[in-house]
Amino acid sequence: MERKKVTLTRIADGSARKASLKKKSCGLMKKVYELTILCGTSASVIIYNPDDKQLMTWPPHTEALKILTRFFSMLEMQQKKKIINQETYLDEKVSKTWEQLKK
Amino acid sequence: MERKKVTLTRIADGSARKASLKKKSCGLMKKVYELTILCGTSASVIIYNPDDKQLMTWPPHTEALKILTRFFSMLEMQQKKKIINQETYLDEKVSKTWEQLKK
DNA sequence: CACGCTATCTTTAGCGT
DNA sequence: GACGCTAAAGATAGCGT
Repeated sequence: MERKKVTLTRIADGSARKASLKKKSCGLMKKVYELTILCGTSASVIIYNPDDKQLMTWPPHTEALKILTRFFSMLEMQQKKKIINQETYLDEKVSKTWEQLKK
Repeated sequence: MERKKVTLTRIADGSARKASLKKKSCGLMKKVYELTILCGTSASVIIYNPDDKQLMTWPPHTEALKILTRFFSMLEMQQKKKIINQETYLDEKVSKTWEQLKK
């Protein structure tokens, strides 16, 4: 038998979970990198694994810090200016996805 | 004709680029969400599109801020303690991917 | 436990509406 | 331009080594 159909629940077996994380992380980083090039955006991902207290970032640490610092203040500003409700189209799209996924 | 084979260069046409970003963003967010559940990790993505000054986050704004705040201080601490060179396995993997991709 | 392979599942480019 | 469809391209679970 090859592959199950994806059951969206935490993988029970510890090492299987870690193996999956490794593969998926790389895939994710690659995807983000490609998005950056193809669509001319600036992007960053952060993944924290509580199992072994491991922190992974894209781009690698130093770069990520620079990008995140900028984004962080932008996010905070948006928060402070209370213009969050004025979310624009794309972001709404994402929120919708989020709502759907919660179900 | 259906699909080209992916040329890793910025999509020239503006609206095609935006359309691509929209689709890919949603896919990315979904993937991150699934990683979160399947591997029991905490994760966040941020994408900034200079074209229309749009900032997208996963999870949506407020949640992302919380996660980022935590991650941010962790990253800073790592930086200050200068233990960055002691990157652990998974992170090295990511760095390797980064190096490969730069080529 | 890490790595490579590949059948299978998932994402998405290109179109039509 | 947003949306839905569908087949090609891409990611990856399960195994073997």
